[in-house]
Amino acid sequence: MRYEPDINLSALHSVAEETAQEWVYRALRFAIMTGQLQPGEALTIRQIAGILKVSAMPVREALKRLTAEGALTSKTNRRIIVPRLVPARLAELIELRVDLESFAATRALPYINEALIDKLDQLNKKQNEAFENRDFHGIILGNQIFHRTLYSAHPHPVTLPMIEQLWLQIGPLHRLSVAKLPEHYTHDRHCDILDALRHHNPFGLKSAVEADIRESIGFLTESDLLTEQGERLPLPNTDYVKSLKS
Amino acid sequence: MRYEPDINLSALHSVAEETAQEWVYRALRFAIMTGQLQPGEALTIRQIAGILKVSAMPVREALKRLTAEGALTSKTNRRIIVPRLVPARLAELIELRVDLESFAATRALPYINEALIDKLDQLNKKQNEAFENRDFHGIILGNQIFHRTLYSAHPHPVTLPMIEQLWLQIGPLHRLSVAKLPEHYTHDRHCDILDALRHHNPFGLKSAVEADIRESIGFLTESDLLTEQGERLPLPNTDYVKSLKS
DNA sequence: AAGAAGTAATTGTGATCACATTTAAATGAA
DNA sequence: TTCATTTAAATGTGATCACAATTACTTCTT
Repeated sequence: MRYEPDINLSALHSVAEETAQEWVYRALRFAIMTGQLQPGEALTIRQIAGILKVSAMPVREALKRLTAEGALTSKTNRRIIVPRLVPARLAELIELRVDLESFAATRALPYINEALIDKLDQLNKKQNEAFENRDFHGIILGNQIFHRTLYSAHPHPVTLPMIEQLWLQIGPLHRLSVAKLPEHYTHDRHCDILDALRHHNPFGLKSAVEADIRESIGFLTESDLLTEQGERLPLPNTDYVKSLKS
Repeated sequence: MRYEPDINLSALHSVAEETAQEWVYRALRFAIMTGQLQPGEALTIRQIAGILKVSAMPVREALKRLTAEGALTSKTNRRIIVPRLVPARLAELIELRVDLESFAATRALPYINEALIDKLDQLNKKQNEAFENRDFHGIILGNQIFHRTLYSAHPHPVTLPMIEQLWLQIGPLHRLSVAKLPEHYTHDRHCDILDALRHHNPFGLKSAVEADIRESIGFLTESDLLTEQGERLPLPNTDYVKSLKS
């Protein structure tokens, strides 16, 4: 029998006034962001259409969009796969994240006020809870919300989408990084970021952001990237996600 | 009668083994890059399909891709237009270009050798010729090739596409900036870049790149951006383009 | 048992049609 | 002429079919 990958696209109910292709896009994007899709895995239009109970048309558009954003790769055979991150590419993605997110944080600093710091503090507490509960998706999403909230203090209509584009491209690795996270998570860099914000310290902010990024994925060794393309790791529980967007 | 915009999508013959949607994509991308499309102008699927003598399908995919790359904007009415650059957005695009291109240039510096400097020198001479001949497209394209060649000294599979994405988003303004260029073009910053490369001077390189970027578009005033949305400026001659890709 | 050759199924691309929504033109009254 | 209302045209989205290219499976040969 033909190999049938068990893609989990549960999650994310459709929203009113949303086109079908937008819904498919959100579902796939979320799956990639949270590391639910295996690197190297091929995504076919009809398969996804079947899972999501839509026709092929919206899936085509969604895949085209995700490919344009670098979240998926179009091979020369015209087949669309989840990209395999070779070590050099991961290294570049990390350097780019450091550069762009330092840029965004520095530009946001003048707009920081007490209320925002409180909000960030609260988000950080939530993420630490997720960490205690071994809630892998909660950790990933909480981290993203924290950074997005920080950078959004300054209106960033171009920069923020670009940063999220980088997150998206690293997404497939999250299954790995999160599994190894407990061994490396020694210091809460988000607290360092909050301290730097409180003291309006641009240099401290920059180095805290950089440390946070590097420690979250930088420890992935070359062998991780190579073996990761073999057998698939077990997926964390995703049921709670279904109640996200009602 | 209904208003019929005179979009010039001439150029860029189809290449063998290229799908129709790729060809449409290249044609539209080139038109945007070189400022042939008016900001605020609506692009309709059937209209472009008619001009390019293809069915609606490849155009749909190409527009979806360009929208995902930020080159076009999808309004809430689902209509796709060439984005209008409000001053704040242009300012952010410039800052991002400075940040990302400094990043790329700095990373490329260790890979610079004599042959590459010669090549860049040659490209710069070509561009100066284009400047003498008032060849607007030649200036724009020459400038892009110069920068792309420099950054490509270091393999940049992620950074370079991101930089080009920024160029694409600034594209619609080139009609303006090029028209005003002669008044502001005082110093050849590309020579400064070459000097910095020859002396392996990272700081000089960074500041030369920054100056080059700011001087090429930074002088556009707020009033330029506002009036630019009104009547359309005359287009430069585009005939020579047809012989680019045979 | 193992590899080569042939066959069947599946894939992305492109084309065309239907439809609800939006936009432009035409018509009306002041 | 000017503005509101009605009518007609055009638009993006989605669905379905056809087709050439690719992929997976089966069969045959050694």
